[in-house]
Order: sequence, then structure tokens, then C-alpha cells
Amino acid sequence: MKMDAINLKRTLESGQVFLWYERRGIYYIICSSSVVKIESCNGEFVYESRPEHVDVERLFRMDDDIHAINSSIGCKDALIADAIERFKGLRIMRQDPFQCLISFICATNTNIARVRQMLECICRRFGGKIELDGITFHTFPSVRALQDASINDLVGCGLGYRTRFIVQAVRSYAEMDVDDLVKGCYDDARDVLLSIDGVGNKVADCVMLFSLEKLEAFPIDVWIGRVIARYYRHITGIGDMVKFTPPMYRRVSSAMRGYFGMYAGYAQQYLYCYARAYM
DNA sequence: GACCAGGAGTTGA
DNA sequence: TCAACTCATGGT
Repeated sequence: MKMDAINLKRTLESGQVFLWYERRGIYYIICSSSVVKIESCNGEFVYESRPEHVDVERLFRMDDDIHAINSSIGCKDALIADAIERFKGLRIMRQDPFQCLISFICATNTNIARVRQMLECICRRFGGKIELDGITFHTFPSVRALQDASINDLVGCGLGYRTRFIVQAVRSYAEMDVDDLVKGCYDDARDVLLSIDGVGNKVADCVMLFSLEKLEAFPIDVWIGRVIARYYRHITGIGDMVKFTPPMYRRVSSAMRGYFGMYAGYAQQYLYCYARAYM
């Protein structure tokens, strides 16, 4: 498959997905109950997955017209145009909603390395085991498998105060109709997500952008907050780096959605990489 | 030992 | 409705 428009390393390292591994240039990604293996051969990507088939083109949102998207956000200002150029090949992935939700609840108030530790522990304890290329992978548990987990079962995964949130969120998710959220509008999906214990504005935006087809979602973490304070004061009115209160988050995120339009989420991802590299 | 990390729930004005 | 406080934990 031709995936030359995609920079795999850049995409996987951009903080949107946590459970992936690189061994001698080969990438292994945990997608729900499967492992996807991808390697580059003569400019093309060769991939396989097991135990179940994973649609890799779907996973990497190959159905998005990235040139049209880059044009539509890149014409807004010089900074985003520069970020697109510097981080060419960065893509937004289409994750499994359950794995994405649990991942970003774990990602609150911590760093990416530790999120990975927490999720790996959850996979080891509750997920499946797959051998591939002599490596043992633990896949992400099903909703059912985590539904049976108690707080005591989860203690030891280093989740801290997030433990009870995970337990509650799994229960909520089991009763949700995810298709409704995918088909519905941004505001409706956000309201449902915000009703889940442990999910606030930022986590809701990440889940919507990375797994619920809401490409206009504009998550604001500390890095995006720095970008906004320095470069988008004229859009948001925020001039100093501040801790975003929920109402302020809503206003600023909404302003950025209005500014970048229906692909604001892609703009956010480019700016996130820009901030981590240069700020 | 303070500070930071892809924050959110609770509390009290 | 909104800001201040608290919530574990590991790395620097």
C-alpha cells in the first residue's frame, strides 16, 4: 500500500496514541484486541495484523484528503503553514473509541511515558496475549473484560486517583451507543462524554478527535495553551499562559474551532508537535 | 524537594 | 457560574 504521504514515526510520536512499539524500524501498534505490524519497504508500507484483520487505511484515515485539509487550515496564518511544512506526514489516527477513552482518562495530569506504563499494565492484567516476531504483546482488554475489574483489581497499575474514574467510565461506556456519538454533532457527543466520571472538556475533545470523527475538535493541553498564549492572542484574547478554567476552555476552544474551521483538529495536532519541538 | 506532566471533581462564595 | 483546592505518581 502506498502510504508515502504518511510519516509513521511522527504520527505515532504525536501524543495521540500510546500503545505502540518500534523494533529495528518495524512498528507494532496495539489496536483493541489486535496487533498491527507495519514496516517500510521500498517506499511503501507493508503491514499485517493479528489475530484479527485491521483495516490499516482506515486506521490512518487515508480516506481524508490531506492536501485539501492542509490547504484549508494552512491558509489561515504563517505559523500553521510553517508547522504543516515542518511536520509533513503527520496524520490523525482513527482509534477505537473505548481504548481512546480509557487512554485519555489515564492521560490526565501526567506525562506520556507514564500513560504508556498505566495502559501496558492494564493490557497485561486484562488483555489478550499475542506472539509476533518472537515478541509478546498484550492487547487492549474488551469492554467486558474491564467491566469485571474492580478497584482492587486495578490497584497496582499505578493509576492513582484515576482508578475509580476508570471503573466508572467502563460502566458508562458499556451503556453508551457509540454509533450515535459518531453520527451526531460535536455538541451532542461532548455532552454525553462530559457525563462520564473522569471526563472533562480536554479528554472529551481528545476522544472526539481521535475516535469519534469530530475533526473540528480542538483539545487544549498545556502545550497548546502555550501556543495560544503566544501566537493566537488576537483570536482568543488569552495573552498569558494560564490554567484554563472550564468556562475559559470552552470559549478558547470554540474560538479556535471557529478560526480553523471543520479541520481544526488537524491544526491542533500540527501545533502540538510544533510546541513540543520548539517551545 | 519543588516542579511538571496531553486535568477533573468537589467545594464554597 | 466561577476560582481555589485536592487528587497519586514518577521523572527531572
